[in-house]
Amino acid sequence: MIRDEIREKIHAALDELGLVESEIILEHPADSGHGDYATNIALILAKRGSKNPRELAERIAARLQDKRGENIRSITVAGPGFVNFHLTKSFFAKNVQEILSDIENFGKNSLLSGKKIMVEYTDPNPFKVFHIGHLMTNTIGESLARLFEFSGAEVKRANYQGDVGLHIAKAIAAKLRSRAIWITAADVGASYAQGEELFAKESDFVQEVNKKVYEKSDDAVNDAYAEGRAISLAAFEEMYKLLGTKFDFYFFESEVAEEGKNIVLEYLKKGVFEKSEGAVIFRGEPYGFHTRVFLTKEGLPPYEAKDLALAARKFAVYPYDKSFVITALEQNAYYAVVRQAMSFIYPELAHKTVQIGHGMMRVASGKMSSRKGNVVTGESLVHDALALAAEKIRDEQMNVDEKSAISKCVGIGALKFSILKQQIKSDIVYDEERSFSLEGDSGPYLQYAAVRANAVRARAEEAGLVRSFEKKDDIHAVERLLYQFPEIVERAAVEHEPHHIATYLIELAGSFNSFYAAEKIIGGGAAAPYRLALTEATFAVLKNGLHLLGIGVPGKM
RNA sequence: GCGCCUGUAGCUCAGUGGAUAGAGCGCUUCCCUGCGGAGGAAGAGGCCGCAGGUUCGAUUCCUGCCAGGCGUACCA
Repeated sequence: MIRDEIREKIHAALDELGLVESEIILEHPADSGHGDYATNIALILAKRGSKNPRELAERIAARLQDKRGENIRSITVAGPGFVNFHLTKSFFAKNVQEILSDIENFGKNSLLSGKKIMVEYTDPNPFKVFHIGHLMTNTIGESLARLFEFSGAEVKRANYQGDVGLHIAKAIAAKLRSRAIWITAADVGASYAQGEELFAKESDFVQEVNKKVYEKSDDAVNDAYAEGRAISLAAFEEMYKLLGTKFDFYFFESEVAEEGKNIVLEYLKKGVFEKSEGAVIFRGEPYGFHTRVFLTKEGLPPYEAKDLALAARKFAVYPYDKSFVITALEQNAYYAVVRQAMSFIYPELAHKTVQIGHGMMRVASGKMSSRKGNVVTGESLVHDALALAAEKIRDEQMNVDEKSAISKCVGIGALKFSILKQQIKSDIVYDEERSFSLEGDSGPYLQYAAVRANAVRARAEEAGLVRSFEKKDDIHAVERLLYQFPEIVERAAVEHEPHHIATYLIELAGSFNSFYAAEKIIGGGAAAPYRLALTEATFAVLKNGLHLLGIGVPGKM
């Protein structure tokens, strides 16, 4: 990377000047007049040695002059003492060539090479609807998984689904009471909503069913269980397919419940847990957390106990170096306690486990309640997004299948982008009126720019225009962005923040659109062959970037 | 009460201790005889929640306060 090259040169210059080592920060100035890279190293060192920063910057810049090499055009001092680096035309042309020589790998890094990573995400619960929170977790988890892959890791995707627990007892209890017939996932979800009410009035009955589910002791309960589970899981599978996620491992609470209970009982004897008010608890207060129940007074294992067994089971099937668990922020405190307890049972696994919390998706029109009918389900949201995308297609000649495929790609793209364009920890306000944007900062905006670039490439081929890396024009903003892609990917992967990719792609697509509007590519005379190369490189980076967001590029739209 | 998170343009959000704080939506103007207008060019719109502190320099770091969200014992 050019960034590392510049950093090394600065290192060498500092050495020669006998200046103490300090972390060298290189940034891209907002104003390209200030160069392609700038460092504030003189300001920092001047502070430490109480020297004049501007003077120090001049000395460092002077030392750098003979180290410029072929990629750096000029090194100047500006402002309070910044050292600015301007890159050469040939650097940008070489970069375009590099992108096109290995399109699929452009943007990858080796930060995590050789590492085995498991990412658990989505985690919907059978018997409950797939709600917008699951959509959010899925979108974020998938993007993180891809970022880790781009960083060289071997990534396995895991989905942990709650097929036991009180929520199921609620749904089954309600079905038994109302003799509801279950055909679709919505039917099962409706029973769950009724079960919530039932639980408020007759919690004993629901608890009894809960015990039966756990013990598998009642035929009617067993039948309803099998039925509901199958319907829910099949519906979830449809959703994963639509969203473009393929899980390598499915874990179920039913598989880890017994084991979780045993672990807690074993470590109760060893003093990790203690008895309190009939339950088995872990006291988190000494570690700055709170106390949580690991076995209920009925002796049933709640989520806490199951998560302990889950960590071990995950490691048994895939000996990971890092295990990520993607959940909503509201589970941060919960997970902190589980991880603390885990550190006494499986210290090395606790060390390898990282929980990442994300914000919630809220509906602008009021608070959602799983009991009321005003829940926006994942399915309805996806459906709306697809319909919106379909409306926009104006091509009359397009057949139904093509139209459907495109609206899926674009609709899902709009949905995912609206989730990934901001920091994962902040909440998203979903406005049903305005729905998802298909214009401006949006997934379709990126897809459109990519489709357009690709259309130019196809046109050029017809016209017999052959690309070349001989640059005639001045340096364009597009080029100033293209070479930065690997740096952005690295940052997004390290910080676990896909929105860096999203922000970058918006900028890239914007500058390409400006370029496209201002310059003729085909028919651009002597400049045409390089402009074509630049267009192809832009398409490649947009495509790779969108891939990292879990968004596809349609053939046309 | 305590803990975690958040407060930037009318709205939704970017912003790595630095140079004139940026986008999109909405609003006001332009640009389809040119490779795809889901586009482009421009304009208006800011006590960066408030008050201190650290620093040559703070939207960014620290402290306090205000406002909102989430969590805080048998749900997940």
